[in-house]
Amino acid sequence: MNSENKSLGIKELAKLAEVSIGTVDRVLHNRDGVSSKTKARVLKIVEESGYKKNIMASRLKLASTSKLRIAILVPKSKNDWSYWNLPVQGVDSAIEELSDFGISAEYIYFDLLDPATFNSGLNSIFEKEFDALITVPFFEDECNLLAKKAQKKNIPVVFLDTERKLELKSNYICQNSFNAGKVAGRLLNGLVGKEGAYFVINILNERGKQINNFQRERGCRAFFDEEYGKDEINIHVINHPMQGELDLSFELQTALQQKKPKGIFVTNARSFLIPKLLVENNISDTSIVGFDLNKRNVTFLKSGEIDFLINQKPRFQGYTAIKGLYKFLTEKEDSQLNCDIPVEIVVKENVDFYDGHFIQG
Amino acid sequence: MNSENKSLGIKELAKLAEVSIGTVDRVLHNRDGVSSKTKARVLKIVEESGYKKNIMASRLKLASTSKLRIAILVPKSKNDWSYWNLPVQGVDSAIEELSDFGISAEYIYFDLLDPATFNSGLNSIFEKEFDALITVPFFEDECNLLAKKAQKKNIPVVFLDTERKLELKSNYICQNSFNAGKVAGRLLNGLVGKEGAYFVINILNERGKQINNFQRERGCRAFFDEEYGKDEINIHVINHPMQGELDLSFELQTALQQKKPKGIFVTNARSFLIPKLLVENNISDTSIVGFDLNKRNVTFLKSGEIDFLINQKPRFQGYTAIKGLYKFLTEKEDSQLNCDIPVEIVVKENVDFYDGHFIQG
DNA sequence: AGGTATAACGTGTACGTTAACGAATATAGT
DNA sequence: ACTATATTCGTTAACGTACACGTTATACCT
Repeated sequence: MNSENKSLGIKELAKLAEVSIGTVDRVLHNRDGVSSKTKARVLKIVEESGYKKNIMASRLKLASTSKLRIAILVPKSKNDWSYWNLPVQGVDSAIEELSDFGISAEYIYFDLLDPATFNSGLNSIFEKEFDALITVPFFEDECNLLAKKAQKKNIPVVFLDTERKLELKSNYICQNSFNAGKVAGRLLNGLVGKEGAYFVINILNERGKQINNFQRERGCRAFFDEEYGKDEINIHVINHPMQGELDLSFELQTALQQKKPKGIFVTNARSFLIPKLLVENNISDTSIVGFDLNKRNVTFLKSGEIDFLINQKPRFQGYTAIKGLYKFLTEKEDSQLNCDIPVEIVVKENVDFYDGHFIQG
Repeated sequence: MNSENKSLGIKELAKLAEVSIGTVDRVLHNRDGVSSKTKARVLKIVEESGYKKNIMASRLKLASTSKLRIAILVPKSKNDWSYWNLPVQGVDSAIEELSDFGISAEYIYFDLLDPATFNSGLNSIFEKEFDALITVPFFEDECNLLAKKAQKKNIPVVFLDTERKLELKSNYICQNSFNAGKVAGRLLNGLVGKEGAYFVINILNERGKQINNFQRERGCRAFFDEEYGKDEINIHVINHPMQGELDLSFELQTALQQKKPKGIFVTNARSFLIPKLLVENNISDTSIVGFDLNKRNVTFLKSGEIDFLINQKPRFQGYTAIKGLYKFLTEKEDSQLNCDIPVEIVVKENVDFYDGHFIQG
């Protein structure tokens, strides 16, 4: 490696290798039409000089002829403040930043309840010959197929939101849910202490997403096991299916009544349902930890009825995915296609900083 | 505003205005040599078309002739793991990312204890005609002078780490210390509850930086005032000057002995000094909140002797400053020169995510 | 009128990379 | 030996912007 920052270009390389820039170009893009001897010679020079292509010049040329097209396959948003708008916002602003560089995004939506819509979305994407794909791994079989097809066609895929083990190694930009659960455990334990009933409430409304719920539950349990010894702390788990808006099972009601929870960990974004429940059941002094900075959660955080929220930084996920794909597509550098989103702890006093600044939010 | 993304360029503008690209160029850079009539006409077209210069092409051309040079004036680091290496690391990686775009950084160091070294650094910077300056506002008078001089020379300045009110409006990329103090208050209160002695320990070792300490103290007090009513909670404040490594004042020792603190907020990075103190004085069940992810702090966080650390994201500050300045210098867009760094809450279970990923750290 | 100064505008080249085009050389087939 | 066809390589024109330089037109002076 030569450490000079003279940033020599293809022209100097050509002079050094005593060939024309055309030949150097062919070697760099390993197109054919160059003899093995000269190819070796050029490659040696390239190595020794530590050549790095000038991205500006490259993209300037390429943007005119072939734009990079990225497909985004995400769940249909029901309304403007739906969670799935957030990664899309992040994608949008990354695209905006990179607009000069000849990159564009196209959205395709599917129905969370219907794998068939996911599949048909996929098909149209593969037909249209996109350069990359961003999506969420909610349907296992479909995603395994997707991964294979993408590998064959050699287009990179980035999964957001959830890390689901697939047959092929894939790229994930999401939070480690197990760790998030451990963090939640610590936060609750700090507020509640050793004594007092702990609840984990899995509100199960969307098939496929449950993977996160259970990982978080496991993480929370792991925290208490590590802190106090295995099964030393009893955690009452409630799996509460939910189709409509607010349909409280008998089980949940009676559990609340009998066990008087001191600490509740809601493993998804619907922790805002709990405060009302507690009031109705005459339970007080209960700490709540939940996920996501949706409107209702933030309202309760600010009123003190929810103690901590954990942010998955959905906008940042979308933003990072685009930036990573851009880097990969232009520089073959895949280091940014995988990323552990930090478990961001949000309280009343710092929540405001997370609403405005999407890059960090 | 035209919302088409055809991204028309100077050439199309020229055609629309029925002039040559040279004239359009002159108008865009408002150089003279163009009549007021045609200038107006061109400007109208520019407005209507929503023209945005192609940054790639622009920088490609400019990088050859004139590189953007940014000066970084920061405190001398005593060793490799000094705090001041962190913003520098962030600067470095932003520079690395932008290296193709013709931007370079040059470091100048000063002695935190000696304003004269800050001044001489400044002078050499102004002599060398840099395009921008990143520094820290530790010396008030000197920074007021700096701001005026920079304004006269029309070079942008970004202050990191600390928001100090100067005579001229300036750019800051730093955490809101008052808010950070409020967050610390909430965290401690969650662990300790209403009863129990609260301590705020200001370990004052570096002149100029004390501004952050006191803002954090004020924030912490504000939290308790808001939560329980004004002065309802008594907070014992200890201002502890410190020159050498570990020099415990009589005051601190006796205060600890007499009041048996349940919650300690250390308003700077030296919270790692406290656990040993507590052991020596036979005090247990005390919660500690401190700042910064330095080695010793993190060690105690992992061992459970420190409960929470607040991250100022120093690397991110440096990174953001360069990116913001680049955007400003190339696009006259100053929105990213001011930035509130979120108050990031770190516990044992999520600390590992903050060490590796500098962009977020 | 002839000359010169200056304002107003157009032209050309470069930045580094890409890729089409064509020229040169080599190989094969008759 | 003479085409025909590959193989290997050099040349050149873009991409959009920046700016030096050249060109024209107008005004002003003697």
